[in-house]
Amino acid sequence: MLAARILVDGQSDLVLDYGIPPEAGNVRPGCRVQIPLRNRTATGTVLTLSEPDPAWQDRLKPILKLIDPEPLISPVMMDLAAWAADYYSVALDQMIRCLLPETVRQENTSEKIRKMVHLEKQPTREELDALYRKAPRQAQMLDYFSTTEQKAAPLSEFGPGALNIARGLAGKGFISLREESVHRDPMTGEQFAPSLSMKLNPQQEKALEAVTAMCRAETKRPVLLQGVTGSGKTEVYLQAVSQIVQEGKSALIMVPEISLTPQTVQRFKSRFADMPSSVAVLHSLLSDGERFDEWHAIRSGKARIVVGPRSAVFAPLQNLGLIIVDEEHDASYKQESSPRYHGRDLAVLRAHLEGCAVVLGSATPSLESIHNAQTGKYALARLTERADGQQLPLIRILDMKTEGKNKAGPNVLSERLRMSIDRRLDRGEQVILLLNRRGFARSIQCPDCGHVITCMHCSLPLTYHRTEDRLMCHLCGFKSLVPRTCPECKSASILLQGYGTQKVEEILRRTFPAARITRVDADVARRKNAVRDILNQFRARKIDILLGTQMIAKGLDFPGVTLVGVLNADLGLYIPDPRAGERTFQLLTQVAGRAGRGDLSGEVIIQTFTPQSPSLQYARHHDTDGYAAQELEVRRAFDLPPFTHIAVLTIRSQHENMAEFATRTLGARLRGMLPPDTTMTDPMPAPIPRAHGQFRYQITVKGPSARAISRALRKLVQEAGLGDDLTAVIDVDAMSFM
DNA sequence: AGCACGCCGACT
DNA sequence: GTCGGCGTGCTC
Repeated sequence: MLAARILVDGQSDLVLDYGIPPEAGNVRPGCRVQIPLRNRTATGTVLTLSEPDPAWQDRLKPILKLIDPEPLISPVMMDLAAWAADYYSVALDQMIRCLLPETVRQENTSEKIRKMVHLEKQPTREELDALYRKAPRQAQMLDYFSTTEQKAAPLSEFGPGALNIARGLAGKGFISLREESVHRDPMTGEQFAPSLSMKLNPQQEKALEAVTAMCRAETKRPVLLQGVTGSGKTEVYLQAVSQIVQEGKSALIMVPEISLTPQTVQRFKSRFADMPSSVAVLHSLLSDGERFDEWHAIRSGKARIVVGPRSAVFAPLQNLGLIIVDEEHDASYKQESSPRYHGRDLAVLRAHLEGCAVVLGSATPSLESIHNAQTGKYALARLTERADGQQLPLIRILDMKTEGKNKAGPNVLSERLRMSIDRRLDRGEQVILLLNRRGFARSIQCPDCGHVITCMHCSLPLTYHRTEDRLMCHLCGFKSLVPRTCPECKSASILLQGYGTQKVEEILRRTFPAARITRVDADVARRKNAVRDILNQFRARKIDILLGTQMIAKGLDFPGVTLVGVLNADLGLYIPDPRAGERTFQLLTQVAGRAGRGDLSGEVIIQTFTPQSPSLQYARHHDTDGYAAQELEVRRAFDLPPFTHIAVLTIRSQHENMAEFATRTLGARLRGMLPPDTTMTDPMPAPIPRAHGQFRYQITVKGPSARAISRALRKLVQEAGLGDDLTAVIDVDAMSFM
């Protein structure tokens, strides 16, 4: 006798087994059911049908009633959830919570009903005049329809007391009062000017054909669409989606960040202006009502194009024909809290399960995707020309070891960059200054020769740990003393380096007192809409210099910007993360794409202590293939992704000794549990050893099978049965090592 | 002894 | 989340 494992609705995290009586009907995973809970009834979602726990099997209460005869979650999506739960080591119910938002499951949010006034009979001039004498307010309401030429309007338009007026008119047969559900549209009030398909250049044509062919192919492969910035990838997406929609299928478009959804929605709504309600948005900042309406519009098939960030991969689209993952290399696709899934990877899996095509688009694809294209797992389509025929901007690299040697204080702004900024400001052009500041982990760099102390086994920069006064490698556990002098040039001034945006802002204000300078960083971003407002001001040319972190580099174009300065390319380069170089290359290439759009030619200036770094040199030559080739060599040599998978186990506790002890104990047991070819570090403090009042220790595991590592870690944590004061976090395919 | 209140753990 | 059990402490 099978039992149904059910996720009970509500703020609790209950998962309980129930019996399935024959009268309940076809109870399947993904169905919602009514169940008894204690002395009440509750609702829940069926996770699985399985053998019940023997301790409970004689005491199971029966399901009372099946709520939806058709599962609210399709079998394919249940499979996706089960796969993700196993791969990322999270409970299935956590994944289900992602698929079925709370508001949709609980249904205490529901359709919003609005009273509408519909015009039934156009009054004649005489009727209207008569009415104006007898019942002027009724006449006014009726007149509204002749002046606006509308057939219907919400009752609320007519102000207080309108209900009785409308009832009067309804009695005379001029109008009818109806209750209609209104769609709470996250984009209400926005205007969408229709846009027409643009003529594709031969490269775009070929890319579109590759996508269309894959949509029809019997056995499908993901298509990697590698197109330089400004090559018109979006137009290819729009036309591919258009074809899919014409065939009666639906499409999902994923973007890296919520902040990028409005502009993408805008483009799709404009292209599909004849059916604007077919485009829906799904993301975590929607109100409950908006989420409810968008979700049901998508599931019912009213909306067949969905735009959203990583969580949109769970959109309940039916008959899916195409998934597009834009800027597929972007690290934002990896969720940094539980469940720690990768939106792009789940998109590829969903496409496989749905039997539909998937396009991964980027100017600077991830090395994972490039590797997959090289091995034939993915098909490759390329766009090498800019659609506007513009030249790529000139990139200059300044060696900070020699620039501004004889300047006092921290060397933030070189003389040459200062002069360039001055020139641009004189001409009334705009400047973006980028402070490449990722994390707080401290690596050690020599200010005289630029040498960075790296691990001899992994090539990663070593991280300084103050508590032990040692340098450590977070990938293999190697430890070393902090050198007094630079091993390369023997300089004694080797030190920790780093400065923040506020410091830079202060220096800029002193250097350019007449310029309008605005800073955008994590502090500013916490205020709602602050970033959007600042970017709008910048676009309107009310700001001369925009200073910020990577967040201003993404997907935005400002025609007035002719100079982009990167103040400290090294800070993003020498962090203990195997993808640091890749990210820096991607960032610089994206940034270069920002400079000099429109009719002004652009310039990029990069300040660095290590001008010879491949990430900088290949970016300077706009050579993505060259960079990928050399970086893949390094990854292969040091056994790093994409040739291996990395998972991180982090243990947190209020008490440092508990965290350390637990991690040591777990580490000792883990050694015997790992599959062959899999290696692990000794327990060590996390790069940020203390956060939110908790001490953090971690173990990094590396091996050929992510799933095998994940299962071993999960078993380890489950068997250990950690107490209340210890938290274990498993991060499979970790993208951040903080 | 009898009753109010509040915390804590179970809910299949 | 929500309910009820049980312990504490106060009053009759």
